[in-house]
Amino acid sequence: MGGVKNNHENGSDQEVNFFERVYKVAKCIPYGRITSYGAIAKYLGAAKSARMVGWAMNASSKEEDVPAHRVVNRKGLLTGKHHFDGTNLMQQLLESEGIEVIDNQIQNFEKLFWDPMIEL
DNA sequence: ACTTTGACTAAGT
DNA sequence: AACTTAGCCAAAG
Repeated sequence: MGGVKNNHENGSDQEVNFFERVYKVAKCIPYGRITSYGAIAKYLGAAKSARMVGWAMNASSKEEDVPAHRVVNRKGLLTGKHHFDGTNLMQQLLESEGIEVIDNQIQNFEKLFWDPMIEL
């Protein structure tokens, strides 16, 4: 029985997939903090699937509690800002949380970095 | 069912 | 130091 079903896309069931896990971790990101795709992927046991995390973020557009703006690449660069409604919406949100962003680059990235493997 | 892509990352040139 | 290639894996076309 198992809640896990590997049937061909059920579609009807809730999003019990990679995505939901990513959302869950992303929601755990504290205010004024940020993390990287690889860190989340690694926490999920799929360190090599960092891209999937980003892909999941793309789907998170329909999710309201997923602060995708707090997720950046390992360099602290706002690579996904183009996926937001506004051109610099992502940066605006981060600055709104007290994060300093210059030229799409988060300042004190290491200092503000939030590692789910350590924090969780 | 196959091909292409993509909000990554690490390694190579 | 900057650009290119390669590895990765799941979803969309």
